[in-house]
Amino acid sequence: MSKIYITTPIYYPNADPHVGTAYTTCIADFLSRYYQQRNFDVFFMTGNDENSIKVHETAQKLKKDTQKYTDEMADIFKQIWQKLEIQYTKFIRTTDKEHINTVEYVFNKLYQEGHIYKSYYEGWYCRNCETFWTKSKIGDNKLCPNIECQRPLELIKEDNYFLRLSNFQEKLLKFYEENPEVIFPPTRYNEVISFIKMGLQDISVSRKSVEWGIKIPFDKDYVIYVWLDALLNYISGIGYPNKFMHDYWKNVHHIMGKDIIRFHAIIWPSILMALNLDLPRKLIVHGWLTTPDNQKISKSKGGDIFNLKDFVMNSPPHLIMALRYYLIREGSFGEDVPVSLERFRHIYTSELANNIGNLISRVLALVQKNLENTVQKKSDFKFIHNVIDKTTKDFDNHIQKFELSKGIESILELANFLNKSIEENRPWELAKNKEQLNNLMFEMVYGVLFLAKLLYPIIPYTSRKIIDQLGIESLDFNPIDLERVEVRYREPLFPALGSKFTG
RNA sequence: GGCGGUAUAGCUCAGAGGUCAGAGCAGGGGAAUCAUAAUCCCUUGGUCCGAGGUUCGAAUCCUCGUACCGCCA
Repeated sequence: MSKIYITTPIYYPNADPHVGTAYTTCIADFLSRYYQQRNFDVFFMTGNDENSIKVHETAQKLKKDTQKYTDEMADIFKQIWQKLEIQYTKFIRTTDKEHINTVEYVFNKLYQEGHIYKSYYEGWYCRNCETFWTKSKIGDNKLCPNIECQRPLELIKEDNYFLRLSNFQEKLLKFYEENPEVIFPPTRYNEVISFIKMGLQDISVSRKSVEWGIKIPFDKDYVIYVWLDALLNYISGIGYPNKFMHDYWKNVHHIMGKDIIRFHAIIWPSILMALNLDLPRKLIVHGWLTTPDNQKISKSKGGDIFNLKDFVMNSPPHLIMALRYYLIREGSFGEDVPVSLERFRHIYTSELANNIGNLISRVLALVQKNLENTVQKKSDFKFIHNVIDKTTKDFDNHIQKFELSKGIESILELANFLNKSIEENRPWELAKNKEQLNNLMFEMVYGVLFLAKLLYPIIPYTSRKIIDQLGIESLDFNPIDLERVEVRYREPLFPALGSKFTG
């Protein structure tokens, strides 16, 4: 069986996850379920990046023990992911013993093999962003260039450990030029290439006198730079070095937002080369969720559905599925995605309630009322096969190219087709011709079941709800084998929103 | 400032030399009553950013300009 390894970045638990975090994670879960459905053996990992000063400082502000605080936050993240039906194989935490062992092992190895060296360093550092900034970025006021931060920078003067990135410049360039498909979308690929061509400088991979994080095993005055630590989760999580699951690693798909592409496309592959490991198969880079006036979304902007924790903890499953659907469906994947309550309402009403939900409702009602709840497979089985075949191909083609929105549109076309077929065949006039009605409705039910299959990676709860109404136990069913389907009950999948979410 | 990208209907976008420029949504008109008043059919909208050029022929190729966007540890 083909294997695939799908990762999200690991998140700083210094605040509750917000909708941007959910976006990345829902995309990853979508791909994970999509590949599972196509018989891949999927390892899907997400988790938390706990060895950050920010996390430590947040814990101190709350007068909590840091480890205990990260435990609590991990629980909150897991609860929220559970509500969103994020079905990870493993939830990694960088305070896990196995992860720490891997980080120490790697640091030792890279040092011993000369990829890491100690040297004097002087530069401007933002404690909040845990980022070193170059002079070219910093104005006279010495504030953090990150627009969301703008805190005063510190001038750091100390001996530090450095990773010899400069060594990997040529190999990295060669790798990307030979494998341009590794980075999606292509605009990000171009940026990475031009960045490498400008020349890579060695980077600091340690911090002195920090009280939280993984210490350098042979020099306990230093803590390993949180980004190096964090990136290593991708291999520590699948057993590196002692129980390393190579088969997954060979087909790793890293999913991330555009703000952290450099870590994943430059630093991370360099480390992997230093460790003689395969380079990532795919770096899938998405844009940001933005407000309609193009601001990056945050907790204070966007309104109630974008207040992730409140929304997810207080909403019924169909609304949580609607959020998944909306995030995966909206915009052009890879670009920034403008989101708003108004658009959410619109998508919910026209696509989920009126198109898909109502279609299923009318199909089931016709079977309930005119065929005593049951449709039988008959010999003449005509129009639905071609359509389903085409829909599946279109969907696959789009998803392979990460055209998620177009993929969903091809599912909507199937629903449109079924709606149209009902109008054209007027089953309500066939009540007396049971056989003809049965044949028509069997094909309709067949189409509905296919919709459930196609929708599964996007809105799994809804898919289960559809097949449950039709008395089918598992989404693994093979539609070809169906001889008889019985409608057990009928319930709206996406009831009208009424006055909810009017912003 | 350097490199790259984008500009097409009210909105989001497709079209990458060749029949009158397309889709979805929004807008307008109609039909139907199985359904969550959901659905289905028909339909109004374009100096294809501007100016030059190449060509029998340009939204599409070239040059210049303008406006936005991305990247530059």
